[in-house]
Amino acid sequence: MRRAEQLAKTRNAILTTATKLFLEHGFAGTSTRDIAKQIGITQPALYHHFTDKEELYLTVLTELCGKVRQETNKVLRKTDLTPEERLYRIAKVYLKYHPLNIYAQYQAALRQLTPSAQHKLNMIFTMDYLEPLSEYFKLPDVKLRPDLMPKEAAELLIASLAPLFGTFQKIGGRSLNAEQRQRLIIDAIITGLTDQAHQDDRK
Amino acid sequence: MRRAEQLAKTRNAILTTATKLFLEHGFAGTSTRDIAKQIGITQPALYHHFTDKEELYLTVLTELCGKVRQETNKVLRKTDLTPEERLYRIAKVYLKYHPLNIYAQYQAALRQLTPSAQHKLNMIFTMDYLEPLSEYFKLPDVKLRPDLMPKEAAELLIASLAPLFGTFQKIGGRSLNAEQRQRLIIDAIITGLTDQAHQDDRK
DNA sequence: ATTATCTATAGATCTATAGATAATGC
DNA sequence: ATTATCTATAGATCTATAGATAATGC
Repeated sequence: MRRAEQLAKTRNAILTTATKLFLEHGFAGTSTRDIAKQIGITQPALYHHFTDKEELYLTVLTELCGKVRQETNKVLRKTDLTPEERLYRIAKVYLKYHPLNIYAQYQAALRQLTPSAQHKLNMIFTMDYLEPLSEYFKLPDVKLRPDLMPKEAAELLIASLAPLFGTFQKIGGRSLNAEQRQRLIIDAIITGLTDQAHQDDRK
Repeated sequence: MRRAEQLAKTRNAILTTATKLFLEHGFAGTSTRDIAKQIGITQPALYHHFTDKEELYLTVLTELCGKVRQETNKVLRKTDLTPEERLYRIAKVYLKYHPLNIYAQYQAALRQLTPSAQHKLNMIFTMDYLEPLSEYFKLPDVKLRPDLMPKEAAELLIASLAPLFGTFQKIGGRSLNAEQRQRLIIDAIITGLTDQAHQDDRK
């Protein structure tokens, strides 16, 4: 095999495996040994491709979240879809790339990184998640409640998506398939947990 | 000092410090050394009081979450308050005991514990958080949307409370004090992110 | 000659145990 | 005699570096 080829191949293998492991077990929960072992190289060989564990982590997240942002933006541009439908599709993008709660992962990682890496992670989170979702809430046919800013609504939305990834309470568990479950959760986030019809009765 | 006295005093010191550190840095992020150091005993001395790190962690959470449950239940029993007001008070209880996102902490810890401890942690979370909040959604004057079960709504609510603990987007940052911020977040969760008045216009 | 990967290992951790010690308490 | 705590340390980690080795590539 040619050298450039070999280099690229190993680097890709590292990124693929690291992505899987970091998403599953977080930054601290994944060791450089674990990653190396799974792809059949020695642990120090990693350091030929990345200067340290943090750089590897940030590279993984940059690539992954970049893809998420692109797909999210693609959905946002589909003006033929209703706003609700667009949100469902965005949630689907998240589910496709994250095995578990993005927001929790982000918060946990923050506390395990050096300040410089924290700052980069914050940038990634803002650019790839908060920004696109803010755009959603700025759409003319999405009527955001007037006491929330788009970015604030975006953060609330991302936090609330947690049960999508979890397995604890299978929301709507009885008879819903994944698609219906997803729609139910999103609807509960955007229109609320309470029953509007009855709430109106009370007034 | 008497022996029983000494024992209790040290044990309490361990629990107090462990509570603080575990809540701040999580299970894996807190070492038995850190705990011992802060209270001025040696690390092995901890093992005189607790059989292992997991037992200490579960003891800490059992005590803490028990208090949370009691205070939550006390709020639920205040039938003179409106449902909304009761939720605000419950959120306040959570804020009083947790420096950061309960739900994220719970999810992170789950992946770092042995199966037996995972099971106990699940019990604690169910009993002290999901159960009381489910009771809330069963109250006659809380009109839960009919497609959600009370326990499901409880999990969604807890997940959505994340921005209460975070500092990322200071929700309503411009001019709100902590109390108003809290009310805004809860209102957004129970009545939704969208502006109901305008939504109705569209129909 | 360059470089992708290896072996070996330094230097920090961390949890948990063994056995000593010094005080309390019968 | 009992026990709360100590010192010492075993045995597992983990990240990262130094230097060797065996291929590719000029």
